[in-house]
Amino acid sequence: MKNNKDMPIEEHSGPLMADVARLAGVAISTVSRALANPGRVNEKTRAKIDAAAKQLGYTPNAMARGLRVGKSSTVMIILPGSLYYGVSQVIPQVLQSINKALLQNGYTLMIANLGRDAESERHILDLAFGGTVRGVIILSSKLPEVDGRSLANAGLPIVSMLLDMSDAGVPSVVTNDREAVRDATAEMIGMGHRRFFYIAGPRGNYHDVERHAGALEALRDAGIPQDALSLSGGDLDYHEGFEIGIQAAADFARLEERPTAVIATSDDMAISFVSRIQQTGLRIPGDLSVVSFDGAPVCEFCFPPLSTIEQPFEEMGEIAVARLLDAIGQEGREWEPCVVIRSKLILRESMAPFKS
Amino acid sequence: MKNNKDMPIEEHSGPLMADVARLAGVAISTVSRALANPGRVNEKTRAKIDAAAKQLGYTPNAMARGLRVGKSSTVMIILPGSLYYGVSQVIPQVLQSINKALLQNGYTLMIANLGRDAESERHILDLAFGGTVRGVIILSSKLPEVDGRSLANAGLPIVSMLLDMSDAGVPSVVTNDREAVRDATAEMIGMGHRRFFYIAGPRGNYHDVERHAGALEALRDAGIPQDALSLSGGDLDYHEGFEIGIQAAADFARLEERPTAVIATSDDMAISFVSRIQQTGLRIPGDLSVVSFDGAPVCEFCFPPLSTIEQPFEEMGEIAVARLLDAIGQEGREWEPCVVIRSKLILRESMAPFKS
DNA sequence: CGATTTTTGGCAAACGTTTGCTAAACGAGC
DNA sequence: GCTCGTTTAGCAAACGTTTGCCAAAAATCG
Repeated sequence: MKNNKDMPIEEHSGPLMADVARLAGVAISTVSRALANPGRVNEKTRAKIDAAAKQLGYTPNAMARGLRVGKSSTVMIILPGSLYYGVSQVIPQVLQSINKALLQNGYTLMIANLGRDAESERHILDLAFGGTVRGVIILSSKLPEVDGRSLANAGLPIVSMLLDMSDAGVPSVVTNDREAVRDATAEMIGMGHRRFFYIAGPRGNYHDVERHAGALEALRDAGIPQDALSLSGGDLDYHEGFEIGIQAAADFARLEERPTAVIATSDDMAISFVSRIQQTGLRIPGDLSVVSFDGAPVCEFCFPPLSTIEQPFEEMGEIAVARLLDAIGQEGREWEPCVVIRSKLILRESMAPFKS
Repeated sequence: MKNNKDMPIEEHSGPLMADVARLAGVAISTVSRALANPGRVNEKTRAKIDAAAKQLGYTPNAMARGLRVGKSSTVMIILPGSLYYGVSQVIPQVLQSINKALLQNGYTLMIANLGRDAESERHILDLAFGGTVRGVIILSSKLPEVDGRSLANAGLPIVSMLLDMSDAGVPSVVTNDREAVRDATAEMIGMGHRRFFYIAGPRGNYHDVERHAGALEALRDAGIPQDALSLSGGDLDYHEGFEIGIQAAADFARLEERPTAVIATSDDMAISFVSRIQQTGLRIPGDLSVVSFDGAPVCEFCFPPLSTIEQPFEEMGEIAVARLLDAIGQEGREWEPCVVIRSKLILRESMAPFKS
């Protein structure tokens, strides 16, 4: 005795729409309409159907639906290689706000991690071209692209977050990295500081380029020569921020003319830098003022409390989602290519007026 | 002139398996077999088919496949309400290791956030019962359950991480919260400390229960009365760790007989506690030793460097995935109900011998 | 009560795969 | 040339929905 021709597996498959129809005593098409289109069916039968569905614990099969309508309702977020930062909760905060906004609109969030390997790129492209996802939020500067297929041609709406990719035609939601650092530097200048030390992220990285430019702009605006800004770092990635700060402290010690103000491109760098610098006997803010980027809450509890530029992760996430859903819904709403949400300098004791 | 009866939408839908078959000059069923079953088709035609697929940029439609075979290849991770912790990178580290392990096995990670609202529960159950996901990793103490449907009955393999839910029949992967705190406390006792201050997480929370019990065990083992352990906290959630630490510092100041050793249930609490305590003039570790839980890297750069119990997030994630995939694959491999991976105490300056 | 509108039922096709089956094509060995 | 074994073609059903269509039923109204 053998199974019927086509026998999938004897899995627990749950009640079907047909079962609901039978129980409610209506046609299967009516059930479908009742569950999807609110209006197309009489209120009374709709209630009957709802009751039947609830009684059976019916849940529509997402794949069957997705296949038929040709759309999924999951959004993919592409995270850069390393999710790990020392102290600032970039990823959790971003995920939290994005997920919340998506949930409210009936979407689900899928995670993809874009490493340097072709395998992870292929995986992402399979998701994009295979109809699994409906839209993409990307936190990486590189669009996945491998043998012919490119995320750009998947026919999916894409929104870039944290990095401005509007030049590449990708709508973006970012913060004002450059201005924020420029203003913070100007603040330092206003406090009398004239020699600066810049602790850099990976060379060529968008954030580092912008923030460095911001610092230089502030000097220029104040008529201070550009070489008043010493540089450290550039070789390590942000997730190695603590190490960058340590190296920066060593670099700093070797300088002849000591700067009096430090601008770090992440809180991690500032924290380890401060720790090492204090061990050499220098005092903050007495000898050296420090400001950094990201706005990690822990900065408040450092010794001394650290000034930092707080990124509006929550708001950026919400706007990125709104923008993506607009694009999915084909709403004609007009967006500027790159939406900028301002960061906010939080002044704490680590920044103080220069005393000669 | 009107569309054909059933006209979905004119979307960019990409090449189909039929297109590949045509280009390769073979039957569609052969293409399907060539792409799935490695062996069932002649090597030469397989190469021809691969070439055709590559040339067209063909990607199989995941939903059609999933519908037909009745299985998806995405795994859902259920995160507790708040993903945000002050300083320890719990979520990113867990996500990173889980995602990596899943990717290597061809699975994709989907995120679900379990809030207190019924809506988020419903959403999760829809994913589980709707065939979208193939397995679940849960970091929350509560299994989603709403009007009749419960995640426990979805017929899906579930693995709990961080919390031991093996009593509820959910296979678990955890660290040894209790022992780790017991050992750290014993270490304090060995250093001569006799009065302790425990900064607690939310009352009744698994981690808090375990860790508190661990501290008490150490006292008992050393013959120290249980009331040598003063308590603070219990009202706020872990994501408000900084606030807990602040309140604890205030509580501490009110004690008559000052403890000399502090055990905090998260690094956040320890950091803000230390910050506030130092403002009152007390010195660490001179007057007070401190140890906390989680192993945030930033602890190394605090003043003084903080002792902390480092959780093996990476390893827990890998094992949780291995275990889940075993369950999915129906592998008969035997697991103990609850796998325990040991945490590691990292001794730093914040812990020092008691000096009267 | 008859005419008109609203709501359902029933049917069937479609979404893009997978898979079992039979028969045909092909190559090799006798 | 014949047989045998391997490989492929071709067909068709199935996965569980959605949706257009038309006719039937029910409700509404004058």
